[in-house]
Amino acid sequence: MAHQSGLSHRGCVRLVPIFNHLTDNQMDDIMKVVQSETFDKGELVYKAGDTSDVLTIVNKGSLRIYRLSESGKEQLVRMLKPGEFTGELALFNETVHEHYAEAMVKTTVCQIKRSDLQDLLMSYPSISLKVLQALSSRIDETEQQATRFSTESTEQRLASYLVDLLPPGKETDVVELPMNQKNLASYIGTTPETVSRKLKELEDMNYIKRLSSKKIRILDEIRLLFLD
Amino acid sequence: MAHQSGLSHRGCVRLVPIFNHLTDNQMDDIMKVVQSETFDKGELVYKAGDTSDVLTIVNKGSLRIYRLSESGKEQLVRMLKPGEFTGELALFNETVHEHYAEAMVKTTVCQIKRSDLQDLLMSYPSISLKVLQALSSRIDETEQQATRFSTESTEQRLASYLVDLLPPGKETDVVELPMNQKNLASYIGTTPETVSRKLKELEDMNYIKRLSSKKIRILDEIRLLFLD
DNA sequence: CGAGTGCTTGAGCGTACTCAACGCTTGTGG
DNA sequence: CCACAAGCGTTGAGTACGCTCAAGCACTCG
Repeated sequence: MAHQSGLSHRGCVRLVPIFNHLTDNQMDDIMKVVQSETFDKGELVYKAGDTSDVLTIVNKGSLRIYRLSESGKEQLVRMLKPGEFTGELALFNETVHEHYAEAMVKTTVCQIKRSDLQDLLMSYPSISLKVLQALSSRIDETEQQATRFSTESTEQRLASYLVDLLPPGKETDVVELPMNQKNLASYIGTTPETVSRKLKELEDMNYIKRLSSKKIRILDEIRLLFLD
Repeated sequence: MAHQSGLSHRGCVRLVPIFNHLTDNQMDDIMKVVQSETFDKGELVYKAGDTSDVLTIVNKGSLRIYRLSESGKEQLVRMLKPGEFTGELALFNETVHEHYAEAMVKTTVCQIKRSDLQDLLMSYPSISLKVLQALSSRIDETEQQATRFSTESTEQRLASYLVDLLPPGKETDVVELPMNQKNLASYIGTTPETVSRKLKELEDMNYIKRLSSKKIRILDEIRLLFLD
């Protein structure tokens, strides 16, 4: 089972965008209410129906967040890397959430309880602004995702996903898939078979070049965004 | 064009969930920075690429928020009724947004400028908490929408949508479609033809009964949620 | 009354899913 | 060291869901 520790992971909290602007004194306040915990691969940090009321920040490792639809099929919502957080729905919504969070590898997280976080937000309004920014970015991404589901072909969604993996600076045209094809299929709303077939098609059309199972070179970013 | 007015629409702001807990004195501060504006049917309150940096609250009428995908197809994101707001992406995100907001009928809105709102949030942290709550609910809804797109059939999405229209209290089993079938199709990610056909199928199976073009009686809520 | 809009119904077709088998890699135990 | 199982990715065949295009019908409004 998950191993709990009272250690203060100052470094962990420091690298979270919503806290990185604070002074040392303010950080001290926060570290008082942070709990660190470690989960083994495959363990669930929380699951649908939990009354979990903590904000969970990934320190080391990665979490896989997914939902189940009414009919029981799962969809990967996102993968969390160090510095990213989850649990805001349980924090601000009284309703039962439908999220599952599973450790992909051995993962260490920092957690802050609902009541403690609300105290922090009331004391330091600037944190709220940071959280608001993070949440509105998430809305934007999620809406874009929904729009792609509803208006784009599977092939186009896969192509757009690959382009999104390119870093903004464009120092390279090689992307690395952060998950296997089963999870990728779940994320873009298709099946592993179709992912395999479409990757092959994109390669046949010389839009991409597969370097290894996870590494892909983007050959024609523009045409990937506007497949015909 | 839009008609601008300096009138204080206290009632408008009062009914917004994020402000309804404030004292009269606090409300006075807010009313100082609120601008009222009216748009005729079909006018755009803002469009993709705008540097608009205002929070827009619907006072009277309704707004249709939609996005365009990379390939140019539009998807209805949501309809705004009085008391609901939009523009948070432009407020907290520096990036260009891809939203369009169109008045469905003659519509009056209240607007607050980015800088003014940020001052308010810093002065009254409790408002931030309300906004955080509203945004996290929106994330939940949008994620659910995305999950349905990626895992459910068109028929199931339509059925789930109808059930969602039922009020929580369940005092009635008659729902009223808040939009025409063209917009409904755009919202659930299909075509008007398919909406028409699927509604007919659901009626043939005795899951629903169409009372008029917009009014529908839900006959079997459970089976609508779990179509086979 | 005609024009415009929204909804319905039909026919044909293509995309992507399901089911199934096979190859490849990796890790485990005999 | 090899055998085998397990997981992942690939490929094939068949099918069906939902889209496109097109025409017809109902209702509203000027």
